[in-house]
Amino acid sequence: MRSQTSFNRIVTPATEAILAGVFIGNDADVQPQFGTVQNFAQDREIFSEGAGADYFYKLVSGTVRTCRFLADGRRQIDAFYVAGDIFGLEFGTHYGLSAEAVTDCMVIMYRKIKLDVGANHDTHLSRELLAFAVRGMARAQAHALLLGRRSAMEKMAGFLLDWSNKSPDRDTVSLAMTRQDIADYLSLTIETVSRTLSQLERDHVIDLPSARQIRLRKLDMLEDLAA
Amino acid sequence: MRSQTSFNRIVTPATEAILAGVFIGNDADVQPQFGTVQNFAQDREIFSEGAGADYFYKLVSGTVRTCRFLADGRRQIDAFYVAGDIFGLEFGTHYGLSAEAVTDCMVIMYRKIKLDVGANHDTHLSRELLAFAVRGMARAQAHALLLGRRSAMEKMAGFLLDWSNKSPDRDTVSLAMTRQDIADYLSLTIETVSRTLSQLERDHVIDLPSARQIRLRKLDMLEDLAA
DNA sequence: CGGGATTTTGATTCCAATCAAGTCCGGTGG
DNA sequence: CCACCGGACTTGATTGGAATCAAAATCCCG
Repeated sequence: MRSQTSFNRIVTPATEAILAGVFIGNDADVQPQFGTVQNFAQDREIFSEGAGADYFYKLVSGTVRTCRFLADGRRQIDAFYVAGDIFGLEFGTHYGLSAEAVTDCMVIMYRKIKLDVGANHDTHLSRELLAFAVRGMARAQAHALLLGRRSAMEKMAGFLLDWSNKSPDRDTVSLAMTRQDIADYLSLTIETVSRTLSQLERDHVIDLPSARQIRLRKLDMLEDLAA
Repeated sequence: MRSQTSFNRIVTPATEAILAGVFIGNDADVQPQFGTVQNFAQDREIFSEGAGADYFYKLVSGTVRTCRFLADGRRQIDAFYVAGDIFGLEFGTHYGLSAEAVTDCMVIMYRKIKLDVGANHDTHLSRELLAFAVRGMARAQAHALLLGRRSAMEKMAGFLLDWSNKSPDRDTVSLAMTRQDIADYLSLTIETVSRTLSQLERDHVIDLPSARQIRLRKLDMLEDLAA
């Protein structure tokens, strides 16, 4: 469990107690040592860019996106999170991005501790935090590389392979998000996303039994396309 | 010192000893407790993608880029580092990117310790590491946002503002890197970088006394352009 | 000075965005 | 059960911004 490489479980039950409980005062309506369960309907905002980052979240079920909105309405999606992932753990005082429910979802909300205090007292905790930050850095770096100097086809192929790796079945990908979400993650338009997927289907690299269900027929060819 | 937000000094002299010395065996030709000073000429490779990540580096003087090369020769620059910055500290066993000297530069090279051992024994060290990872995550995330859904002008304005913030004088930026480096960082071509700068000069937003020396005449206008 | 690399400028092309219809699908109500 | 509605998705035509191709100007550095 401890050694797997996905975001899942980087905060173990033991650590959850430390993160959420040890340095917290009294709070009438929460159980600080376990966090608070909350549900969000599709497209509801979980927290918003610029708000005070007093809590972080662990996703129990569903899918979440973190994003930023530019002045003219353009939206950029920084990351998608799935069950088991931690998100919203800021090291500053305010959220740098908004978080929204891609699907109906359930989260556990934890009050944030003072990091410097915590880090002084518990090395296990600081290792969890370090693991979180390191994985976050790797993820953001990979995203930057996916966005830079890459054609629509290369971005799309990379995106499909990412989800393929997260999927229990390497060659079946179920997308929780809309074409618009994919477009905003890859910095493309919905039309280009759609055209690129259609092209892949014409080339027999994938099947599209339904819009959100994708069968990867030729993983090796996708790898080549991802450059 | 401890509270400043730049990358500088995140590894203090005291920590350098811990990072480099404490868990290291004997090594004839280095002074492990202080690291090894090395010089690299312009465009020399410091380490290469895929190589074993046994060392990390602190930049004493000059500028360094970390980058990746795609199969067809395209280059993507992930980050630039300046004096005081730490780079090449991988949490895996191999480097994920190459590092090259943008200018002649001097670095201190430290043998990497086993992180899990170190983290168990020294909370000060783990805080330094955490700070490094957190800043790295913020940097990579900002880069992804700079690359996504942004015009050439917006990217360029954002780039200039980044360097303006690092500069002692907010409205004078000295670029150590070539147009090609800028292009590979912003995912543009040298021609587009050049044209965009010329456009900014025509609009009296900047002056270009020389190619590498940029005077920012209207910071507020640059902020607007960065969107 | 001179010469090569770097940068700028110009002409053209091309990929993805935009504009504009359709089509499909899932849910709802008759 | 099926017709219909509305949102999501696909496809087509055209435009536009950055890439590419090409050449000139400039800057260094010996």
